[in-house]
Amino acid sequence: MHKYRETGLKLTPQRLAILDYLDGNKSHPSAEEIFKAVSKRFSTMSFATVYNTIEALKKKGMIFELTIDPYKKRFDPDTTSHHHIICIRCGKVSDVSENQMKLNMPKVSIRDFKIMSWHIDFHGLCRECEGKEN
Amino acid sequence: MHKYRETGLKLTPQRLAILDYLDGNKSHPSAEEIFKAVSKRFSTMSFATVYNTIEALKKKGMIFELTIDPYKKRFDPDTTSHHHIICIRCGKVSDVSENQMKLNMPKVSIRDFKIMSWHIDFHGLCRECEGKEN
DNA sequence: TACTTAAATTATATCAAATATAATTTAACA
DNA sequence: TGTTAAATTATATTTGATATAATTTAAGTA
Repeated sequence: MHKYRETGLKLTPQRLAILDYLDGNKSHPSAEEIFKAVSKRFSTMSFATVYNTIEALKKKGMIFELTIDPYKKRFDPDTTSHHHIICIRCGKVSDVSENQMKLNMPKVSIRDFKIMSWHIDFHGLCRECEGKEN
Repeated sequence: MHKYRETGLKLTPQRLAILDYLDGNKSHPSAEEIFKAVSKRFSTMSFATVYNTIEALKKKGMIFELTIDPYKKRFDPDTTSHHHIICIRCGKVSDVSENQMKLNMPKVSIRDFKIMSWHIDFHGLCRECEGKEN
């Protein structure tokens, strides 16, 4: 949490609550999920505060915005290199670490593009959904 | 285009215009871009028709919905296996074919997930944007 | 060729996610 | 303790996407 101190951002109780919620969080929450969680502590909590804080953290490189979900943005406080798998039935997003994959950094050379990062989306069925009918 | 005939969908002039716009299209257009293009021919064209047709084509597996752009959905009529690179400055999306990459199908085994497909998003700078200042 | 009908189109309304505005409050620092 | 830039808040607005219901039409059938 004290890495937040070094960012130059103001340490408001609301932001600390958001940081606390995000710290170690593996659920890839949307803005609404963050809002709901933090609203429990701050009844006056505003959506704008969530978006402001997300924006500030994004600029500082402390969270990543995920585009894996077509319905809404999701956020990931784990900024180490990893990938994601989303269940095509329930939408749950889980992490895929690079050492779970027998895969080298793809040696890609693409005309006219300077590659800076890459991310794999896996799609499939989680155990719960695979068990279910239909 | 005649593969469309086999889908059982009604061949309306509006749909044919959308199909014609999408055929061979490598620009990964959004619904709005499709709407704008087709509106030139059909002044009464409705957004709902674009979304209806997109939905019908998605169900038939004739286009893919891309989640690479955080602002909106984009659509890709190229349903062969390939990946994408998006310019972090201008947002342009280009194709990355698998034989441009020295990469095997990742041998991934993920606890509790049955993997059905995967897609790589590359992020970087296109030539035009790399040249520019800032 | 005309008739019938399910499907598609359209204008419009609505929804949901995200962002903008402006007044008020507050953390951080002198 | 006072000052101020930054953050919070309620609210309004924007944007992308979807839903509704009346109208039109493609496509099969008589």
